[in-house]
Amino acid sequence: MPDNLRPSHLPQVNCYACSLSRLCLPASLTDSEVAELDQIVRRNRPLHKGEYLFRAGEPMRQIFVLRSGALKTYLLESSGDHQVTGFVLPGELIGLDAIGAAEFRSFALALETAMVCAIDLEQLEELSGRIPGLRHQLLHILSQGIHGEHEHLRCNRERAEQRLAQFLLSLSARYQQRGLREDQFILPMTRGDIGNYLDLTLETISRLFTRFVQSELIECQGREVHLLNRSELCRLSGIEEQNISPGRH
Amino acid sequence: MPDNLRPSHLPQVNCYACSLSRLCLPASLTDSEVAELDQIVRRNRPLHKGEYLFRAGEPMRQIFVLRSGALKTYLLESSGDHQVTGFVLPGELIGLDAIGAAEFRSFALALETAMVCAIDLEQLEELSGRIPGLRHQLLHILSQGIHGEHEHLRCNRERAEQRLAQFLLSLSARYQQRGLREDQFILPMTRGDIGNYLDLTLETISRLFTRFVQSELIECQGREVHLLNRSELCRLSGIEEQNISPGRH
DNA sequence: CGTCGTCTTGATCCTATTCAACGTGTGTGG
DNA sequence: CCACACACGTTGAATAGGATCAAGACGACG
Repeated sequence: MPDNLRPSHLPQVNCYACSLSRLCLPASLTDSEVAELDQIVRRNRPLHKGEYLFRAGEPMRQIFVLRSGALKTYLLESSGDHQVTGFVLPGELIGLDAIGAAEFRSFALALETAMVCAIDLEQLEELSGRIPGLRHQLLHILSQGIHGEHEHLRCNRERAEQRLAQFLLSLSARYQQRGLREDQFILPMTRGDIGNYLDLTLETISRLFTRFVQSELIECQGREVHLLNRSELCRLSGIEEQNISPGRH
Repeated sequence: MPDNLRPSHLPQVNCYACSLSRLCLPASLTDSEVAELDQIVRRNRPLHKGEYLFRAGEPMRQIFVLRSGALKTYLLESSGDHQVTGFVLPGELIGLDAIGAAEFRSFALALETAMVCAIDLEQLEELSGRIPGLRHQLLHILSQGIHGEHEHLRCNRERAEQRLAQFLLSLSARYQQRGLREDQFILPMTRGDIGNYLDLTLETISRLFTRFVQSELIECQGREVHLLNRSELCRLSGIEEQNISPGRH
């Protein structure tokens, strides 16, 4: 993207100043290493709701990190229907499933206005050769990615009620990790998205929300959710009390 | 493991001579680089059916590659039941979901006698700093791992019939990749394992096998399977004809 | 104000599960 | 060598959980 498409009024933050760095690639780097990493990070114009960060089939030369907003990632089946593979929150890497492939394998779509950092993969590989901490963090994040998919797989084997409970608790944990309220948040995705992600229909999700409200587990109007009874929600989710992992939901 | 537990009659093959190297870490390395890698690879005694390569919770210092035989990997739920996350065939890495974690997160159990290579993770990280091709291959394999889990997730959303068809075709492709017959093989896992992996009950798997035999899609006695009508199996699987990816089943 | 995407709610249906009983095959010990 | 146990597999009948089909309400936005 030419510079003239990069509005100058946007804060040109750097990795050092970024509050998300502990979740991201710089996690364990020294200041001078962060500065080196910062050199290969590009900060693009904001992505608006409904815009694609990338589409399956496009050549893959960069990986991305979400700085603000929210995305969903999904696969497109030959049959034509979507499979939502995840929702991306700030600090999370995007496009990890395409490293080493020539093309993106999935779609990444903005659910709300989103700021994204882009990192040239070739440069990142080179730099990670010189910075052991970066190399380690990259491997760690990829490994976490696999683990997260295992969690997703596990979740989708549970009963519908447990799936949604786990989903809400996991989202809550992720918001908390980012310094946001864990008992009250606004879902960036539709019921349909949640259903697709949890392998349930949107009708089922809707009915579950209704039931959760009736049981006074949550309060909710539209996309705004308040968690009222976290411990009961934990019990319902089937996970041993506390320590719901933020996962990769 | 002390040397006296390593039977001297075992062929001490090396990475250079290994027929699986194209699937494994040495894929794109020069001869001298392979030699360097070979220095940090340990070849342990064979693992017998029912033995664990590792268990969740054990300290994680090495990753493993299967040289022969077959393993299953699974998670243990707090509820006590298993979740089979995959079946490992020769040339595939094991323990990728635990990189950067202190402990293994899953269990790896031999389904039949298995030979395994072990690679110290710290040394591998160090070496991958010096060898760009190794670094790239490691990232690629991890990324493929994520992609494979996406495939698994996708598969488990299909109808029971389609899941099993995809499973069989995927296994077939993986055997072929390894120079084995793709139309005829012996399943290393039980009906229960398949069912668990595909999120179906063993009864359902059994019924499906019966149906597939009656439709003359396959021939099968116990664990021995012949694929009789591959194109119809493809059609049933819902995947556009041909090009069933070996996946990570 | 009307439209479109989103969400809710109800009635019915279907697929895979559950429960149960019975085969089969293999390895072990008497 | 046979009897037994045990893991694995098959088959049937009843059940349930979520999908599907259908209709209508809500809310944001042009």
